[in-house]
Amino acid sequence: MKRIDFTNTQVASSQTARDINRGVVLNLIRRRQPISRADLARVSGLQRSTVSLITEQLIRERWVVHGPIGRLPRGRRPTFLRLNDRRAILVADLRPAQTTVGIADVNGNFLSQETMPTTRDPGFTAGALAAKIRHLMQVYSDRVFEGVGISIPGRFSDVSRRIVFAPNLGWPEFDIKGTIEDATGMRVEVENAANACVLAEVWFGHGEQVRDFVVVTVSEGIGTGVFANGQLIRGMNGMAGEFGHVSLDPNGPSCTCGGRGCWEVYASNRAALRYYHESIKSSDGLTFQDLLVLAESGDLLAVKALDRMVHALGRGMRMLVAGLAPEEIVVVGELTRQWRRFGPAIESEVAMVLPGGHPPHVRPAEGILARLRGTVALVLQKHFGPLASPQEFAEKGSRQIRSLAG
Amino acid sequence: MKRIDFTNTQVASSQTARDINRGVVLNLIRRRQPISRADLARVSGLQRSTVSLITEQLIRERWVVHGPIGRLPRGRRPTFLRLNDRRAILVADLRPAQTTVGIADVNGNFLSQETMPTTRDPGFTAGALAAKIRHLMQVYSDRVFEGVGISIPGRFSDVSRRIVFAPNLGWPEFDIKGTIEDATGMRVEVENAANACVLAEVWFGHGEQVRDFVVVTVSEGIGTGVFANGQLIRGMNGMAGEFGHVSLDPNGPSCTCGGRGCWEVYASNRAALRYYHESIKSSDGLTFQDLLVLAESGDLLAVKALDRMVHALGRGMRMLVAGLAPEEIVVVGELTRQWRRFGPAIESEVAMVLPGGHPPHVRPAEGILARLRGTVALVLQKHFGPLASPQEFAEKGSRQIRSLAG
DNA sequence: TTCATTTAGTTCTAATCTCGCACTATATTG
DNA sequence: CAATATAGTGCGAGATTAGAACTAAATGAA
Repeated sequence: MKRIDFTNTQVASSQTARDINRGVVLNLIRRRQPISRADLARVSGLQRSTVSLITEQLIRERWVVHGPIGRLPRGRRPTFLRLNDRRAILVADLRPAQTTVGIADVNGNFLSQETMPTTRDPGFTAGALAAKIRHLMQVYSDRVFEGVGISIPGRFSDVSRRIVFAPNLGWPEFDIKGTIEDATGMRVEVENAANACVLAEVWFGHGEQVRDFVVVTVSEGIGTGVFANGQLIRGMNGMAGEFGHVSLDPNGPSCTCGGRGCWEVYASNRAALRYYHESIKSSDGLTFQDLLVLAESGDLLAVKALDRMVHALGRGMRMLVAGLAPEEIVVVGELTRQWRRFGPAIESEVAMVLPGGHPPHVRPAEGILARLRGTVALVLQKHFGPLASPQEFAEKGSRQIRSLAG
Repeated sequence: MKRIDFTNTQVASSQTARDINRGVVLNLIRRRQPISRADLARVSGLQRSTVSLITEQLIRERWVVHGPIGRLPRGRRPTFLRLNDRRAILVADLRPAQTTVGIADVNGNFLSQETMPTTRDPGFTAGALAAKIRHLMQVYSDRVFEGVGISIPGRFSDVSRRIVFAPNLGWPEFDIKGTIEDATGMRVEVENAANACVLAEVWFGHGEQVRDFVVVTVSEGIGTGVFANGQLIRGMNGMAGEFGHVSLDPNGPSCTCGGRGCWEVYASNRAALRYYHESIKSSDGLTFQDLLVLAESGDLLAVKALDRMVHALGRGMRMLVAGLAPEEIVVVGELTRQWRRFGPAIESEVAMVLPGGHPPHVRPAEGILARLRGTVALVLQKHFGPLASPQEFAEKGSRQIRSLAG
């Protein structure tokens, strides 16, 4: 009979267990380094012998190296393991005004970091970026490069290989991935800035694993990165997360996206400046930075403008809370520098939740660091496997049923 | 040293591969039954020998039975396999006005289905429901019962074991799970109605697997069920999906949830009735059903009221499209009965998407069927494992790296 | 009728992987 | 120096899949 269509559901082979456990052990080493094999066995629940085999493989693969020898009150001393920090990742954070380029090790520590202006010409900017990357590769030629990660204030379509939506960048559709790949010979990964922040939180964040949180980036516009069920939500074409362009008022001011009254029209840095300029009835070349300083120094109109912005920020966050029920909202942006002023205001806005729901914890994060580290994670994630292990299903299967069937 | 904290990341044992492949094969049989072992091997990519072992296990477990013998132009005839439809699931759909109780086989086919009134008294209603279920268990005593699944117009907290948010039901917090479990001796699963519809689509929907879609239920209120990255998004405490209670206008009419200007205040059946009553300046005891009939028969004010409702529906859906980028929006509710009127109107509202984005496909689904089938899936899912297999990580791991490490 | 051909399904062996126990290595303490 | 404790390795058993060989059962041509 005809060849049946090859759905070829992803099945498990005899090596699947190793692939899963390798990822578990590698991520445990990343998280808890330096750590001994014995501790890895205790923490993971795997046998010591199994851990030995897996770590041997990881050392062969050059992801892990031997660290110092430990010291215990009794018994043989443990050999600590840690990640091989000779492997480096080239990273860039593309923003409307300036681009940050850097090089980091697998732990998200930066060896070097510098900035360059972002111009209106995509080709020129990409060329300059590629030159900086090539230079870094020469300076750090003793390292092994894993790839290039770039965060952008917009969306990159893997299908058309183009930046397809970046209203605050003002670029026409452009293939940044191919351009940099051709110029550097490295594999390039491109991701939205808010999504990069999500990855950074998951990979390098402290504390226990949160399965549901949202990152809200506040700058020229508003971006959101959604982490739900222990996964980064990407949506069709990777377009998920544009809550900043949800219209709060169909008759509101027009937005860079072409719509009207979008959330970011009311709650971005740009919005606060607009509020301020409206109140002083002029529009000098103030920056958001200036506005923060004015508010700090007691300018009541500046305070009022920022209050309006925060109020709008909270209103939009209530949308996220109702729809996604996150445990946590992470705020990124210049406004986090005055978190003492904004934090409680946002918290109180978000506290108004549905009966039965719990308000999320709201906390700030440092933007550039998060975005750059996120791109490190972006490049590494295919080698490290999933972090929030999606194998909750194992164990659930046959066992109970077998007893049921007798 | 101190016992290290037992994070005990989920690791893979030697049986994990079997657990995964068992789920794959079982779901392939469910989807494509009747199907031969040989075809299962072709479709899954597993070896015929492996398929034989797994199907043998599934037959032992009584999930699968032999079906008829096939017929081919040449060669030995295949033995078809199919699910054992002697296993039955008891299901209920709790709605503000009435409750539907039924019994279904593992294929989501209903053996029996009846309705009863829903009263304001949770205890009384639950008692009546339990009585109906016990009766069904007697009538179908030749079946094996897998459990009870209940869909509710609200949220059930697994922590407090209570219905914690069901504004359109008007019940105080109530433990429906424990009540029915005690009365029937069966395991009970409770899930939000919109989420149940999501499960029904994923389990029993036709067509290829969509990884991102949203179900919007439109009746007394508006509920949303979010399926993203191939998973049902549940959020903290299972509260995700209350986009119906996102405020579109902070000064709008008050909502049953305690807020103001929620999406459902503008786009639910109730909203359309309010629009109509406002336009005729009276409030007789019209139902939404009546309004549909009036519009059908050419009542311009009824048409106008429904248009306003659909417009608001579209506005809220644009929020979902911007934030989640679904491939598809599935609409459930009485309005689907006049889909020829509403469908194109909704489509055109939703068509206004961000540059770079694609408007989702919008289609109707039958509500009661979807909710009841969703609870069937709810009860079965722990035995059948994940449907959209989250093992994309396998293969990605060691192989390339090994070559890289030399 | 007989036999080549084809397809379905089973059996058997090799390879992979985890588990659990035994064993080795190495430290402290009395 | 012996007892004890802890880290790490070695090895056989059991589970599982892959792949080849084999059996079963059908068709159709010689």
